[in-house]
Amino acid sequence: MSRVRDDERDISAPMPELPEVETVMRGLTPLIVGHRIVRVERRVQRLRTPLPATLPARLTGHTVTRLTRRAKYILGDLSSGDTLLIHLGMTGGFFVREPSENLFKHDHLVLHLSNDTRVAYHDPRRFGQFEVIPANTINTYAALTQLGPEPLDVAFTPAVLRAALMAKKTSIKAALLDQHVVAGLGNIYVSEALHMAGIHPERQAHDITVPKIKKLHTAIIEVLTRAIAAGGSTLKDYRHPDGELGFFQNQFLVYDRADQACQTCGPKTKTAHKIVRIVQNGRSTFYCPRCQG
DNA sequence: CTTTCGTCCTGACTGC
DNA sequence: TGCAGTCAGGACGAAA
Repeated sequence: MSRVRDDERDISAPMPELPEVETVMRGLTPLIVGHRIVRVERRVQRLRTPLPATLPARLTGHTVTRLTRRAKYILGDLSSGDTLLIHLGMTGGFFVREPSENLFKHDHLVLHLSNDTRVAYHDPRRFGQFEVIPANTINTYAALTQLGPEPLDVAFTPAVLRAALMAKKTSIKAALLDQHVVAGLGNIYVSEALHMAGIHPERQAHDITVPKIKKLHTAIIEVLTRAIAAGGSTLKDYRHPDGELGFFQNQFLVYDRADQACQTCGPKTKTAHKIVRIVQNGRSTFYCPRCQG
């Protein structure tokens, strides 16, 4: 009896943010770097953006020589000089498909490599993106040039963060989701960082005091660093590129914990405050009214 | 110019 | 039990 191939469950909302993208990039590296691409299967017309018709031709016969990450983008240096740009959207991931097994329903792009392996890009919600950026033009690619600083780069300082926040006329939540302010944060880690810094998500970005900005700067770096160390925080069965199941239950302090007791102030007090969920700009925000009053 | 909103997509969940 | 409706969210183009 053949296994069911097209009903992978619980790939809901893994929402790869910077740490998850970093983890996918690291896991993908040994799978594809140095192995010539001998064939490319383009199985759908488009993801969030059209899957370039030229993609197979631009990849076939070439080799990814290095993978790096910028914000939530994975960048692959190709032996042709071009750059492969990948965004995982909300549910994108890579999986090795054994020669004997059938592809999955949402395996939208399959790379056949010179070592006789095949790596599939799997993305149920099709919010991902693939582009091939011509040689020597990567530095002018708009989606990359407009990004704010990498939060784990030394260039990301409290002063840089403050300057960006002072110019914003939005809530601090919305400001941190803006990739121009700082690159790589998404809905989960914004809530987490604001909690760690003790900042109410509805406070105006330009009203945050310098001490709080310093705490926020530290919190952003800390939460991302921890998540990368943990292999990318995971929701449900978010998977690594080699197909291994994600290994941690979510260990977030506030995200998706509405009505649950706050882990931060709860142990310190007798009356446990509950995490609150609000909607800002159409996106969920979670916070503790006491810690982030 | 800046900010907000609608859109893309599928599967899990809710309620009748 | 079935099924229609709702929700989730990154990035971007359109609208405000």
